[in-house]
Amino acid sequence: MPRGRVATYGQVARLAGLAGQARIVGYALAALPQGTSLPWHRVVNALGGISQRAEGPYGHIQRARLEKERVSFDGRGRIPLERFRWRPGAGRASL
DNA sequence: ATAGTGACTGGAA
DNA sequence: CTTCCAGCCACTA
Repeated sequence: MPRGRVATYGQVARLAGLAGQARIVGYALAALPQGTSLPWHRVVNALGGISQRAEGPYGHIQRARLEKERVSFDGRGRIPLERFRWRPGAGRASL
């Protein structure tokens, strides 16, 4: 997962061999400690937006981090997945 | 052991 | 385009 690229829960789940179990990915991320080195902020829902649980400071932090990663949001607070979706193997195709 | 909930997804209306 | 319904598995009570 390089910077400036995001992945959906479903995508991560599939890559983890958990096809269809996106919720488990979300649950796993929810259980992550604060000081984790995992790029949890690059994981978004299928709409390319920040998910519910992030109603606290996390949503703001995640969005801020993504913007800092050159990831842009649209007027509805959603990311154009067509443009920022991480393609394993395709790598640096658009950047 | 069952029942309910959850950082979700995809198809149908 | 948006909203609703069903499926999926792990964790908690």
